[in-house]
Amino acid sequence: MNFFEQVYQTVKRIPRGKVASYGLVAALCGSPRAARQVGWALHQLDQSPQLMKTIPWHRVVNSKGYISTTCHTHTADMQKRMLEKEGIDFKKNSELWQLDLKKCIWKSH
DNA sequence: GTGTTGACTCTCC
DNA sequence: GGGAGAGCCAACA
Repeated sequence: MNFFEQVYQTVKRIPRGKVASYGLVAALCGSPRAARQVGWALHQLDQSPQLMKTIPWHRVVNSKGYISTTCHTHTADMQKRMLEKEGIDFKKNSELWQLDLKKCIWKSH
C-alpha cells in the first residue's frame, strides 16, 4: 500500500461530524511531517470522481481549522457547505471560513 | 538520479 | 501572541 492509499484509508475512517488536520492524517499514515503530501493526495482525488465520492475529503482542514483548498473543482465554499450538512459550525474569520477545531477534531483510537 | 512542487506545520524572533 | 522562514516528504517531469 502506498502513501496515497494510506491517506485515503485514514480519511475514510473520519466519522461524520468530525474533522482531522492534515498533520493528523499524516501522522496516522506513519509520516507525522508529511502533511503536505496529504494535501497533495487529496488534490489527486480531483482526477478520480469515483474516489471523491467514497472519501470524505471535506473533513480534512489545516491545523488552524481553516479550509485551505485551492482547487477549482472543490472550492472552500463547497467544502464548508458539506461540513455544515454534517453539523459542523463555521464562523467567518476575516474573509475565511473557520471551524471550531477543538470541538470537532477527530481523535482516533 | 535530481530538482521542483505543494489543499502543511513547527520554530524561532 | 503573531508573523516570517525553514523544514518536511512523496510524487512528477
